[in-house]
Amino acid sequence: MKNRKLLAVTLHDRAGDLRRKYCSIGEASQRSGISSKMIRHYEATGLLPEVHRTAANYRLYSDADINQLRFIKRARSLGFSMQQIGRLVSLWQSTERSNSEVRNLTMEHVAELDARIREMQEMRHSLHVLAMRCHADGKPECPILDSLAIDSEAIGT
Amino acid sequence: MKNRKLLAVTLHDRAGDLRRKYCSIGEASQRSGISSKMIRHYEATGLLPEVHRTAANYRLYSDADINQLRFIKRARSLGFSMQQIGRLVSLWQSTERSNSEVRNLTMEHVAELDARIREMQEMRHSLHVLAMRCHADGKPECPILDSLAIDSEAIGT
DNA sequence: CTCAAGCTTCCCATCATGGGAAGGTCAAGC
DNA sequence: GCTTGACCTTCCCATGATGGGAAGCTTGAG
Repeated sequence: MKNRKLLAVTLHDRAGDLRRKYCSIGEASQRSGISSKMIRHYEATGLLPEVHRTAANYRLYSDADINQLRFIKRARSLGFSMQQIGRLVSLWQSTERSNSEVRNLTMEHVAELDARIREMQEMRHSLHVLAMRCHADGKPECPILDSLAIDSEAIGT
Repeated sequence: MKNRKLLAVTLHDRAGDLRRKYCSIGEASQRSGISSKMIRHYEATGLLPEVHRTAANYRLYSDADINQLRFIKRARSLGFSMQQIGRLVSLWQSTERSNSEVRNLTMEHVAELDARIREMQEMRHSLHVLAMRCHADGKPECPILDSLAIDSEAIGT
């Protein structure tokens, strides 16, 4: 077994009734792709429920907990903020949820992305134009710096 | 005069030799578009030199200082990091600078922007596809949540 | 002289993430 | 049975750019 040294395996070996039901934070981290640090952090901020603990105060994660971590991981990789993910999780776990609400949340996020993308594209464009004007011949003359400095004196008085 | 209450004007009235030469941080903020908070912060982090002070320890900004603030402001609005702006400022103030260096710095920033834009566009695309699959009819069935939750059980064992 | 506006420094918060310390727990190997 | 080292616990601090706010001093106008 490759994972011999993982606490989770240890737990399995020791407590029969926990076997295949709970795992340590280390294994939860491996299975979800979220660092132990962040798993604890999510719990502290209420994004995850307080999970079970061993007698020695070690956290224990069920498969359902792992699923929730994976859910969070995927939402995160789509760029949702933790605040939005909190809303997504509670919609996910609600039986009387409305898909419209989820879609609104999603479109809100899409709009934020659009705004940021546009802003960055504008920056990119301006920078590219400036860079193309630069001879890059090692001399001090520099249209990029000139552009950052222009108006300084003109407007400055 | 509209700016009557600005400390700078006061300074002008009081000390003839400072007239039209130095202004307060409040006026520097107005003239540069950077908040007083951030001006102090830039000084603390070494991006700005330590400016002159009045006998009462108030900061005094020369036109050259204002120009530097405006330079920073423009670089910031092009998305350069403060660290990059530090490099830009010192290139700007160096007489034996090389425009190649400035261009490399710029292209480095463009590459960062490109990477982030691409990442966000991918997110945007995935989200849009998901949202388009959603009926948004107020029912609980939700392809968006399903997508965030899929594999959870499949991969999970 | 008083009052409000403006200045000073210092501390704290954001957001998501992680580093690291100090100390407890566990199972494996001797 | 004891040591060892991996793993866990909590707590504090850092990032980067920005801002909020407190406590206290300075300034000039009324």
